[in-house]
Amino acid sequence: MKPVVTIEPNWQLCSDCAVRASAVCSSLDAAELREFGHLGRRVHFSSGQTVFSEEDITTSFYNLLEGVMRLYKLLPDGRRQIVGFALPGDFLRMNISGRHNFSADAIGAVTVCQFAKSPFGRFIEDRPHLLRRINELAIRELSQARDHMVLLGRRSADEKVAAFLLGWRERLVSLKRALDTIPLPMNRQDIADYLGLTIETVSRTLTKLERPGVIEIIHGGISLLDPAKVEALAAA
Amino acid sequence: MKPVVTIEPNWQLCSDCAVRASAVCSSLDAAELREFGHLGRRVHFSSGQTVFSEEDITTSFYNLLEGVMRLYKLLPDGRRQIVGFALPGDFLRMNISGRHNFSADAIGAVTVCQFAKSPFGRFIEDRPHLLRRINELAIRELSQARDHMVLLGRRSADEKVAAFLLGWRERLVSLKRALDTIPLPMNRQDIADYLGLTIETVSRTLTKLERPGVIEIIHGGISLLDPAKVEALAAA
DNA sequence: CGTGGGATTGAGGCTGCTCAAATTTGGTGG
DNA sequence: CCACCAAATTTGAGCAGCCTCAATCCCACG
Repeated sequence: MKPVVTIEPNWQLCSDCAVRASAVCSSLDAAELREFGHLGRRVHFSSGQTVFSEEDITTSFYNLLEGVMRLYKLLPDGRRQIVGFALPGDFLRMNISGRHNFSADAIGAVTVCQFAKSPFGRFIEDRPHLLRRINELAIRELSQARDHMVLLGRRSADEKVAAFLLGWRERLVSLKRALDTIPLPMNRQDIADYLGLTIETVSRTLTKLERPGVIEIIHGGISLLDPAKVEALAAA
Repeated sequence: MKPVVTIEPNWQLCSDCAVRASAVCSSLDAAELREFGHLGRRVHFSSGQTVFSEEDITTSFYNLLEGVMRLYKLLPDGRRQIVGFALPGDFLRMNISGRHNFSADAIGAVTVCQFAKSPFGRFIEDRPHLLRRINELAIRELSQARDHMVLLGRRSADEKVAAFLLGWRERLVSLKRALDTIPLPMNRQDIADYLGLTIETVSRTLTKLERPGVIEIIHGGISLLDPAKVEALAAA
């Protein structure tokens, strides 16, 4: 059930870490980075595994290195809202009470850099530049969260899907990848739970976009044949 | 249009500030507090005034001292999503690009403690305890934001209204006030835009709760006659 | 080549929206 | 104190968008 592979402490790996530039650690100098590296260990998860759960008292911070995760909350009756998708470089922290307030699953294979709570807390405690960096990331997340509230509360199904495609492409692009087609590692149900829709509505909406040739649905992704049209549909 | 009254720097007022214990400044000692007080000035806004706008490049941080504000985003066609209500002690910051990513209006009379960006930034720069405090507040906001996403994306109108009443009461209670009835300073449209509903649906839902005596609608507020029933409806 | 899970398509229904009117509330001035 | 007006709220009727339930399709995989 949990074939988790833990690799040795990765202090020697930090310097050429794939997310070095974008992650929390971007604010560290070489010496600090070495010390910091001792605190984290790389852990792998395979597709569908749960990295942590909402209700757990967790003892770790996570830095996503490779792969995609869905971050979600469940209602008692099973309804699910995906509050975000995590990409490499994203930092997942717990709140004051020592819990994440959401759960996280791997979508496809995932590698994280895991930090134990106490040593991590001690390390950042007196490093204002790191604290500022963490702050910066939190602010950005807050901003995204508020944008998503607008989407969930005030946009139609068509607008939601169009905005999702554009936003997801945007994130992948800023992750340096040149894209001809947009990969969609998450399944339709994930997209539906992210947009506050049902799987059928998502499917229908995509089909509706494909019919006039605005997008093309490919296995594992889509491509924007008419990006301008999609942007118009997203209605800013 | 902007009869804003600015009071002199309030360093002598900080020590007995109403939000001293809950706001950012709770992490400061006496000496720091005096210095900090020099940076802020108290500003008053009257009902309905806009404190800052989404698109403005703003130059200030705000600490809400008295009153209630609605924080919202607008779509180009005028649809509005209220992303939160600010209460005394809440801290409103801009993001890296120097903008708030939402607008803020006063609901009733409001007093804020306003800080200019640069001196504020310099003050917190090397104060890890303050940075940690700010972080803490950001994390809490993020947590609330995610809860609200669940509400917006996955709850029915009845559940939304019930959850709103409980959540609002909770916040007021934790602000020390004993409550017989729950004051609702915001109007129905505000509630609707907060919950992702129309004003008619909010009104109908409240009526539906009042008819069997679950709540009572009073001038400027409501009272929970049967809190257990409301909690059941919220389906937490 | 068969199997099964994900995705798509279809038909019909319900929740919440739209448009419109009635009612209540709050403010203002006589 | 009361009449009157504007604004907010409530109520009603009808409709539409999205959901529900169900069947079918499409691949990937054994």
